[in-house]
Amino acid sequence: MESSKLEFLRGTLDVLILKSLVWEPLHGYAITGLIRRQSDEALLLEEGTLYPALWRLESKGLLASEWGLSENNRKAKFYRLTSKGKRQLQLETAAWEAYSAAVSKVLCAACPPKQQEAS
Amino acid sequence: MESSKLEFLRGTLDVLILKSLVWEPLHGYAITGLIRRQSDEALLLEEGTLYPALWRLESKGLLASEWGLSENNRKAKFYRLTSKGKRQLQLETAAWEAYSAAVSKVLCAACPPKQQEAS
DNA sequence: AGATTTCCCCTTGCATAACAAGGGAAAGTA
DNA sequence: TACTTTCCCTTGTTATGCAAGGGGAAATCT
Repeated sequence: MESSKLEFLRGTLDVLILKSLVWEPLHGYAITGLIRRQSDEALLLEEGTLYPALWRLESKGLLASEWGLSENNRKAKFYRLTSKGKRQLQLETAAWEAYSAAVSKVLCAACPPKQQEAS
Repeated sequence: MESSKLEFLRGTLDVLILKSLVWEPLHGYAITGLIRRQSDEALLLEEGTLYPALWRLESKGLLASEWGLSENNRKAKFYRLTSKGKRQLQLETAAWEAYSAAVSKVLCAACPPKQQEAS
């Protein structure tokens, strides 16, 4: 289980988790698997990262949890999006897109600065 | 000077700074202005964020600095990319693109999970 | 039966780093 | 004189991702 050393995760973890729950409630273990698969093995969440984040999101009222049984008949805690969480998902998705576009503008900037002030 | 409340900055600050120096040496104040302009006012670096980052990058050997005079004849510390910094810029740019693509895959995923294992 | 793996939950402590909020100084401008 | 702009920096706070642990129950393998 080699780690990917992606330090970018900060700031995007929450929106990834919220998105993973947009279809149906999932337990923590399933969330990591879904995100891993949907990202083509690029995003590998550590459990020490995931569970505190779930707790955090629940304490903010964005998630709600309930104990149940997994597909394998194991005891598991299922998380679902609250309506507040759905709203937050939309906000954060938009924020990510804006931020990502802004970074791309800077990283793809080709010409020298030539700071010309239109007056 | 309303702040933009973009919490995503974590992890991308370094590559943004490195990129801003790819054309010519700049002093700190000019770096914030360049990034702000190139991102269409989306990325507003706080000075308390910038200067520690510059120090950090210099201590890693990615930047080198030299005192000089700004366009306005003020004393200013100019930073330039070292060759190690140029290499790091390429690595981090590629890492950003990979990470950004991975996040987009997850956030844009449209279909329910339907985890079908090809065996 | 015993051993191993997989599935699932969680906690503690650490390090990093972005930010708020300060302080300072020199040059221009009104 | 007072104010703004340009430039530099530091300290303290807070958030959070991660490494590194621990635990337990069910399935599978030998």
